[in-house]
Amino acid sequence: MKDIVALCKRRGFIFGASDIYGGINGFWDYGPLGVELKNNLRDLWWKSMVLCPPIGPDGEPVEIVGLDSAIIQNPKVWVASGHVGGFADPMVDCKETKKRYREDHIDVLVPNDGNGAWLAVPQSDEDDITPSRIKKFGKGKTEGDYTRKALNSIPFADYGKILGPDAKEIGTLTEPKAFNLLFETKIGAVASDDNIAYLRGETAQGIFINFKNVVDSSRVKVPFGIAQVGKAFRNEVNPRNFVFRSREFEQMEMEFFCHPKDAQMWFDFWKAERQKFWQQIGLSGDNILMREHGQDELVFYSKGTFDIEYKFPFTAPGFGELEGIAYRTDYDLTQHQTHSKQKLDYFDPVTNERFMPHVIEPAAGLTRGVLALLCEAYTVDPSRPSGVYLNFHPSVAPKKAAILPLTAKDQHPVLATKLYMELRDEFVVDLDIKQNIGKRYARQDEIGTPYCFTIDDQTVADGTVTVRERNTMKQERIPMDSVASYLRERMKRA
RNA sequence: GCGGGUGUAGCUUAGUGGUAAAGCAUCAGCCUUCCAAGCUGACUAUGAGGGUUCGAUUCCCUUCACCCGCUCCA
Repeated sequence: MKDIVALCKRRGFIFGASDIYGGINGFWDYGPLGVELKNNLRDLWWKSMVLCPPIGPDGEPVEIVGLDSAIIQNPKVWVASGHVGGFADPMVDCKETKKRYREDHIDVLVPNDGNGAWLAVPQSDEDDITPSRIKKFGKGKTEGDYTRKALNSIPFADYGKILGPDAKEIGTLTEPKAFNLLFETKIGAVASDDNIAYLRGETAQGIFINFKNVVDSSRVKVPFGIAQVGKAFRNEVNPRNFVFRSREFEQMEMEFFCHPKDAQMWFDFWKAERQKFWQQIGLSGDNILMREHGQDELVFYSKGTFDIEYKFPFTAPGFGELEGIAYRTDYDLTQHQTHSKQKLDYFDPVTNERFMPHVIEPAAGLTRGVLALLCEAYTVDPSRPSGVYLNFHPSVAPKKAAILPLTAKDQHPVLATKLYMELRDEFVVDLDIKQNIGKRYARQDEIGTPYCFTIDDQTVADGTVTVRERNTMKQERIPMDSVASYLRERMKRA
């Protein structure tokens, strides 16, 4: 992973933000090649969702429209969505063991006779810690001698009697601290608590609050989707693992609105479609999998969630989330209807039926996708001069090809420039004239350029160029005037 | 947020209480008919702030960033 981070910096994919000021934790800048890679992924997603959506189960193209909502909305949006309040889980620390617990995950066993330690134990005690704690610290008591209470129902004044879940001494738990993961800001030049607003924690809410606008203005009919790509912000307690968990990141989300009776069908449809998407741009084989959330993992309103996960170097042999596909029921629209007091249900003019649409949400991390593409592409190969190359699928590669005159004299640069001028309108291509050919191949390998076209004396004689393929380093000659169609054919998704 | 570790050039590493060294990369030039070759030259560093000291990259403190573990991840 260290090597990938170093390559990203050296070749201009991703830099630590505010580098020259010593950096800032949890933020990253995308360099010249990184922004191309990120834009390519974004554009492919947008095309697969909005411009050319898949064919649905009924054989008709699915209907999806785009949206670009504001990052800052009325703060009530985040109250309705549950991010303000529910998003702020109070935590308690143990001063002795340095462990941290969610307050609402801890129960306390209060002795009925008032004597001895109050035992704090995990609420869902899968490892059967409770009996052993009672045996060790209960001085002969049994579980029946205690009354189980939730930690958050106990006043802080009584914390001195509590023995932490992993502690040996009583009174080591700190007062619960709230963690609000939403970024706060103030609207207007004069700061006061009356004008607090939030940077969005997800792009999805911008879609839900515009559901009615879109229905009323764009002739869409349920089932249909609204898609959005954009920045989101979360005050992560601990940003880690390069861009995987950062405080400012980018999402690609689509909310698909359908009749409740069809929801399961669409859920299955999108699960399959989304997996296909990642496979087509180069994430394949054993590095990607689909994982269903367990009941304990599900948010209370979801009737099912699947994660598409990637085996990142820092999660291996485990996997890390790349995209979540969630059946969110009618929770979000209902919440916004309640809080905004606006009717958000849908009237179907064909069936004369009025209902609240259910939502299937494929929500992908764009910046996580970029990281997965980089990790997938990073290939060590001691047999080549660069020692490493990026095995990008041509459709996501920041540079599609390099035009290289074999030498910097005679007709080589002239013909190379001519070819470059022909291609640059359609493809992102590099023209590199300086230095020996091996160095230039090595450089293109490191940034993942799939093809190099080399002009030599034979080009002058018969108009053919050498194509050098990145992964195999094999070469073949093709006519110079067929280079554009050669590239065009290979840009298609697998 | 807690505990442990790390911080010298773009990268990899030397080194010292007294002028900070090298390889690779990058750039310029020469040379070169296919994989970082060769020759010449150029650029670039002690993360930041403070303290001790005649003098600190070296010792001390603070801070920032990164790495590992814990915690967290709607």
